[in-house]
Amino acid sequence: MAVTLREVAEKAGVSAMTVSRVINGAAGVRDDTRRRVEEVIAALDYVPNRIARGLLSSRTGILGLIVPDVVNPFFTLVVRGAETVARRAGYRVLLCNSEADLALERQYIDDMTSLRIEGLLIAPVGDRSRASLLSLTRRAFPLVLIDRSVERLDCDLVQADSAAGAREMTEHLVAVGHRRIAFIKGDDDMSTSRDRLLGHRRALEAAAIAFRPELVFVTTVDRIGGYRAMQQVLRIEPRPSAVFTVNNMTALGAMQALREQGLAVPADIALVCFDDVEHLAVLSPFLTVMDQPAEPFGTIAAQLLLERIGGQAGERARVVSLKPDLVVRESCGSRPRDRQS
Amino acid sequence: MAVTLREVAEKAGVSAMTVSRVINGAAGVRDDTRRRVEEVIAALDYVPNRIARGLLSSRTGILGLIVPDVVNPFFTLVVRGAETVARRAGYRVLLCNSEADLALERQYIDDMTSLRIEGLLIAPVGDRSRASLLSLTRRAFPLVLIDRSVERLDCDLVQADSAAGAREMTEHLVAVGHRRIAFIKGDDDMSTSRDRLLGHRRALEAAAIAFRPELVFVTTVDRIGGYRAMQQVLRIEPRPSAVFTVNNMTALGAMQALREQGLAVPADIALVCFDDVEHLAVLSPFLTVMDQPAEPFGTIAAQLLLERIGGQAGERARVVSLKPDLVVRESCGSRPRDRQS
DNA sequence: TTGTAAGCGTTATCAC
DNA sequence: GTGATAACGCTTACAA
Repeated sequence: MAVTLREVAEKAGVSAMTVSRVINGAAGVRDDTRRRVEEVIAALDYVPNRIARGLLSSRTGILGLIVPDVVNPFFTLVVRGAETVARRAGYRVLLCNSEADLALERQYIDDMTSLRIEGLLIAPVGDRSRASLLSLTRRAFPLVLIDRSVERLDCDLVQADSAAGAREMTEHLVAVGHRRIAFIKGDDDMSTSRDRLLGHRRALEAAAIAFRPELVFVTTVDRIGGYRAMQQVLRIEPRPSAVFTVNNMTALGAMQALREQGLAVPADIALVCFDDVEHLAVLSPFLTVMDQPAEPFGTIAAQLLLERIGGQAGERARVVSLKPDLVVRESCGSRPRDRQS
Repeated sequence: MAVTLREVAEKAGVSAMTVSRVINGAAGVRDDTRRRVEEVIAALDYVPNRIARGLLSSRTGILGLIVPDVVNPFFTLVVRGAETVARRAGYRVLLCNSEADLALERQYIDDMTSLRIEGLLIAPVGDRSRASLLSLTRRAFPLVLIDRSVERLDCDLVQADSAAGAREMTEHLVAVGHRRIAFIKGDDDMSTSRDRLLGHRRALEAAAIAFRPELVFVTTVDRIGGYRAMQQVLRIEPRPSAVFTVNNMTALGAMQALREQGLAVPADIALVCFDDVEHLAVLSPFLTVMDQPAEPFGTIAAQLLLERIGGQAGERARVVSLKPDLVVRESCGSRPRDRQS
């Protein structure tokens, strides 16, 4: 098997402790002893066993990160942000994909706990993730929620101001002339879906437009969900002039449905969403979006987590609310030449 | 701290071994004893410590996965594929982002070894990754290369047939009338860059078009690299009628440069690349690409790795070559109405 | 400056 | 069926 500390010690003619001191850079080793040990380490290609170390110190140097969908560019950027900060602090990231599945998420949380990760970053499936997370918060396990809050779970959280963002988006749609707006969202179990609908309603209210429940479509917040919801939208009469989807993946699915029906955006119907679609904006700056600063979600969350692990955080839960940015492009139909067609 | 097996044992009035048997579903425990232990486990919210288990059995249940860039949709899909297969087999995936940095990659490999992962999936930075990987292959550590081979490193590999794919793409460009084609690629240290240039050259040769070294541009295979390389392309006279980039990210950067110069694709210049850009195809089916089956890269690699871990693999290295698919859309200028403008 | 002893949480082995 | 003991590779506390 792999070389152990004790083998190094033997070969160098010292005790295990001395080798341990050398690899940890501890003081109290004579220079020539240290040098000799280092030579043996190099010669044997010795790598200390973190597992063993973690058993003793429960410092494994691993953080957990659970997201519902790595392929969603929003979460991909979150991952990159978190990983960068973690690495700088000497931590590695164990990434898992819950696939928006509660049971899977729970299993991952258990797995990670059993691997003795030092802290967990998670974009939870929804409010029902509470049960799994409660077992962590109860024993003050370092935990930071990303993107979505969990009802009655008091812990650190990095999110966007969804209500304000959605309100601004709807205000924009209204400003460019839309009055009949469909809203495609996820289950109410998800804070983002709740909050964004709320913002949407507030904007309608402020514009004295009656809120119509039949224009709200609940689906899974992925591409297939957006696709199906859009098919439903197209079945109602009269057809809405605009559709607002709760995230980027739903918008892509919606777009696909529209394309299949031969409908043009925004000529036939306008389409806007929360989240930008990384890479898409470069090739085809077309979709009007409420852009969330995805990478900062990851970096800030990781920072909060590291502070908590380091005991510099205090007992109170900290909530960071990031402001999303309205990016007006073409799909909302705000450009007169598109709207008049 | 966390609840231990021994605490469960005490509370249940049995020995540690009995608890161990229960959590491992081993035979030889009376039903009522088992039930009693299970109750205590549930009551105390006990989660076994995999770290401790791993110390003994060196079975940590973790696979490592190192990619140069999680944000690249190709690798994101690889990640999802690998993770899915790993999970089904009861493994978790430790994901790291080497950022195409050799030193970082080496550090991650060391870290992972020291965490006693059971196997490693890696899309290596390049041939120079050999030194780090050799220390693994020497001790027959389960290892599968993804996407890129490493010179003189004999181990399992899942890759695309880059040469054939590039050749087909260039043949297509030639077929639709291009004769002056720029090629944007990464360093020769990367097998994909080497192989794709090779295929490109073969196609030119077959078409009796002279290969011009001054039309080959070497850069980093990311967006900024593509952006810079395209700026160089635009400086040469006469301007190539088509540009072939070695991957999706470079194509996006190239596109950005073209946009800034006010050049239209394909009217002013054609642009094609290796790899599709997930999500982009839905919203804007525009880029003509040599699509690689990204998710299968991950699933197949994970399967190979699991076989190796399970000792079902034999000594010989296995090489899986996946066939890429030409997807003709608009950017190659193959549609007459675009070419004649 | 260096070494000894004990133990982290689990499991393999062998008794009972 | 169940339990005692030792061991995995390392570090903490203390002794030399």
